[in-house]
Amino acid sequence: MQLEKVYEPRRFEPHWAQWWVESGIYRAEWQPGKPVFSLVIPPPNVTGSLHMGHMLEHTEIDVTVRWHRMKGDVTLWLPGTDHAGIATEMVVSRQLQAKGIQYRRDLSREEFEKKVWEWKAESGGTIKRQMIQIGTSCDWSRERFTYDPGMSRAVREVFVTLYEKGVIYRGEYMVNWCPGCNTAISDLETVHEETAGHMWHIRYGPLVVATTRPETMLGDTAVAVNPRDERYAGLTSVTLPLVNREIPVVRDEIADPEFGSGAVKITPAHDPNDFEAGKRHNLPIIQVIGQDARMTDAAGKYAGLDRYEARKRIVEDLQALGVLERVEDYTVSLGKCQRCRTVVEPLVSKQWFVRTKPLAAKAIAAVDEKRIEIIPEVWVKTWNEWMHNIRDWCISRQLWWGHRIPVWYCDSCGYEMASRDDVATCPKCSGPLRQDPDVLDTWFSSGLWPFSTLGWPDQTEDLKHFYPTTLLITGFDILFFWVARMSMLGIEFMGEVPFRKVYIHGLVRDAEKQKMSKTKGNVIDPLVVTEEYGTDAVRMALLTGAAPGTDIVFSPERLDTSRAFSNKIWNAARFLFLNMERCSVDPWMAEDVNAYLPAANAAVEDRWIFSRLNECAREMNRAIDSCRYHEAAQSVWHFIYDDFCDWYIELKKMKFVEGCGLNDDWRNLLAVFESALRLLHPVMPFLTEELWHRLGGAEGKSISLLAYPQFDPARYDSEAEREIGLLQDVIRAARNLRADLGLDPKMPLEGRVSIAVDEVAVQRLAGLKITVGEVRKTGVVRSTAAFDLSIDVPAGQMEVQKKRVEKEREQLEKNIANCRRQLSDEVFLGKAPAKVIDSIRAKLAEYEAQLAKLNAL
RNA sequence: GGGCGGUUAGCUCAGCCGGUUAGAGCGCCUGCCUUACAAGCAGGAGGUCCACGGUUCGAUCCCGUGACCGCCCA
Repeated sequence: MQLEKVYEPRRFEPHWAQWWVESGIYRAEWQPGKPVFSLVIPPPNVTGSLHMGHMLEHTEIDVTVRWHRMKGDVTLWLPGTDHAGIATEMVVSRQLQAKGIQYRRDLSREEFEKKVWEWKAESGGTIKRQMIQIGTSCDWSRERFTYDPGMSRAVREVFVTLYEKGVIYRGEYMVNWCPGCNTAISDLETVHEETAGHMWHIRYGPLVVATTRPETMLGDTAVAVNPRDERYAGLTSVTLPLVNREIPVVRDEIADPEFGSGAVKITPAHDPNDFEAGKRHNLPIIQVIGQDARMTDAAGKYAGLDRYEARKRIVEDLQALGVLERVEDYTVSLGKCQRCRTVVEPLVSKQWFVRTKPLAAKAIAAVDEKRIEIIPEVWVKTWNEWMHNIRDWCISRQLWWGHRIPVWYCDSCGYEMASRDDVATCPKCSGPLRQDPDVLDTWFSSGLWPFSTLGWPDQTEDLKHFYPTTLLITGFDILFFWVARMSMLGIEFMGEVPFRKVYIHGLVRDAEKQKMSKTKGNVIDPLVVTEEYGTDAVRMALLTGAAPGTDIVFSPERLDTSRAFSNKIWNAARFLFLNMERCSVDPWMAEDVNAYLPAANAAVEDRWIFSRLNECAREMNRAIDSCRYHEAAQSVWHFIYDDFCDWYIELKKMKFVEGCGLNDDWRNLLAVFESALRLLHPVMPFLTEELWHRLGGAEGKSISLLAYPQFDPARYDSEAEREIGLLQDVIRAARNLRADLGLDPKMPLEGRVSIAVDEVAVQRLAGLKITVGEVRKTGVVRSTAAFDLSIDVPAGQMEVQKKRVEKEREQLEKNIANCRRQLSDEVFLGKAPAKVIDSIRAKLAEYEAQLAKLNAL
């Protein structure tokens, strides 16, 4: 029954991690009449391994999930991963490239897909191992992958249904084209970066236009001026330099008369605004830059040049022509591909889109009406801002890894059909059909995650019991990518929101508050830190900083502190076990520890610690329920460290009687310790499971399946709280006096106290032999409203006492003056609530009593 | 350009509905190896709650303006 001297989590964490999975105890089994808590994991991308952000997310989820399970809810945490189309395709293509393989040139689509599946097995395995190591209590029997057959069925069902409803359409529109990834990407996948560039002013005959992208002039099909701009009245056309093409001058609001010359060039093929203007004026579209970011044949003598090379040449040629009026430095906002950072080229291209406005309206309403609650609430504004301005969602990607678009074309008769099943021959002409080569945006499938994972489109039991999910915990970076899409698609297909609550967590930053990123080299690997400090300590370190709405600064100091806390608990347990041996106490557990209470005549510290335990239970339940994880961490920390270790055990120490056997004192102690472990379990699952078993928890059982301590107002023991509170104050006052006087800690002291206190406790914890009675004015005296304490000290120490008393007097006088000022203020008395006035009166009386005592010395 | 958030102890942050002497952890200072724990124990110092104005009997908290920092969108 001995515990090793040093807390070494490596000795037991792997064991429990493995057992939790193998025992299958976290499989959700629905039972009628029981409350349900269900949550789906934000599926990590199979692009590698988990980082600290995942660990924070998983820790917050796990705390909540373990708490719900212990509360007795039917609890489902559904795990899984995301095929992450473009991201994974990039990872694998880079690996192939390193071996000299250009996948689109050297491999068939099938061969490439096989390679990606191999990679998926590896990355998915790593992710699962990591999750197991950090103690996530999910239901592995329900693990899913966004590209597994069930998901693919759901994807087809959704696509075809929306296609049939006309919500999904195909058309030639301007999209963000990434020449690096060779695919169209959505607006959300492009990031804008301020970059130093130039503004070139070019003369087009009688007017001057300005542009940051002179190479696009080859595709100009008009110049626009503002309809109200009188400078250009009557001008109907100009000649495009270099190309010598006659282009019209159109009147359009796109031209701002205040900006530059008031005239703008219109290139419908290469700018989203120009594209719209082009449609308004029926302008032709001349594409001069291709998907490979090289100039097309339409660019004449510049054909084949890279777009930047072409820019250089065109500027030179314009200069030679004498039509380059001037060049100025200009900051341009460049759209870049989120994945590969290549500058995106706006191109007109035939793609698939989802009409989002009607879907978004329902999602907006769901949040408005609090059918989806977003926490912290500040994110609601951001949500509304984006949702109200939502644009159609480009869902086709020119990739190989992902759900292939379920649309077939007949080249013989031109028939097009969307189908849930693969089709080979045209139903119209029996000619051969060809499937659309493109795949769907990865978010299209993850957007179905809360219901597709539960078996939809089949009406499964799981779907019935676990949808809508109770809570979603995720990061703000995917609020639109994912949360918004899930909301829209969930409402559309299930007729019900996908989750009742969304908690948005912060970002994990390094000790210098920097974002963790691979390029900065400041990433912390969860596996490495959990190995070093123990998973429990890392979890605790993350949670203590996890205040809603703030980022988490993750520093080594924080880890040290958390590990010290783990060690503290470990040693408290070790101490109990040592004394159990000394006292011949066998392991014992209360039948129903949550109902256990010390007897009415039990030692006051027993009644007190159960009262504190009850308060801590109140805090824990409230904090976890409201996603205030930092408060939960702090509250259980304080209970265990301060109340339990520093006071309760210290008070109990002196009462262990050798060979006493299991008596009520021991029962109280063991019961409160077990309850403390239960309170802590969601936060530090490994340590608590280990200690619970050492305490006598049966093999094959788990603390994680036991009932969580609940708050009961009747358990507040005001008498015990008052009594121990006084004892603590007396002990602190004595320690304080001793330190003030600079006395040797071992020097025996005698003193008097005006109220009845536990003399043994004062002796043991303050080294003071105390007698109840009148204080001795010859000693040093400390007075509070509740008691007076005097300590006999050798002569010559009174100077310190005088100084201290003076300081105290000053403070009291200040407080008294302050109270009096308020109480003599008529307006204050007239307007402040009685409660506040009463409390000030009470305070004043207290201060005055204390001052009187001080003055009587 | 539009929007959002932040500014509280040396550091990282709490502080709910406006009302005690504004809190915690780390760090710092002093003293202790007190038979669980030096990854520990006891005690202590440290604050113009960014600035200015307003509302209020009363403002760290609400409102306005400004400064600085960060983020999102175009």
